[in-house]
Amino acid sequence: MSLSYPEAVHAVAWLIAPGRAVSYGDIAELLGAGGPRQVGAAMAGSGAASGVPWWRVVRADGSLPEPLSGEARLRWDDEGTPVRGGRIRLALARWQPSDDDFRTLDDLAAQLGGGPHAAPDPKRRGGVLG
DNA sequence: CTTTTGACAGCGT
DNA sequence: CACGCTGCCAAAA
Repeated sequence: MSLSYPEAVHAVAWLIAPGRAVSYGDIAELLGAGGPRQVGAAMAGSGAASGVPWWRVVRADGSLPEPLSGEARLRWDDEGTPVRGGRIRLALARWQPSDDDFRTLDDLAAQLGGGPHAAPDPKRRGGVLG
């Protein structure tokens, strides 16, 4: 069973420790697939569902869109996340995956179209050997 | 197949 | 430090 991109992104969000945060781009990089936009799109899908800690996934500058910034501040304050001027100080709050977390991240990446059964890529845009 | 859109990122002003 | 513009990636129309 291959994991959908949004599911993988949500899974990563769950790994982030309270009081910490990562940028959209970071997740894309850790996941080794897609980009910031895809992560954002995935998060938008999760929304209030599943109780995904969306406030721990912010922009590269440590901020969030208007509609979310309000509630996000409450969460950050509650978790003691380093905040300044309404945005997280990623320099201090950047989540650092443990060795164990890396295993999970690796697994998630593997399940993204690279699993044992390797689902047929719908588009295969120039891989290592286009 | 081209155009538009989106919880983005980087860089110059 | 706040804005504005351009670049990227994938999905939807």
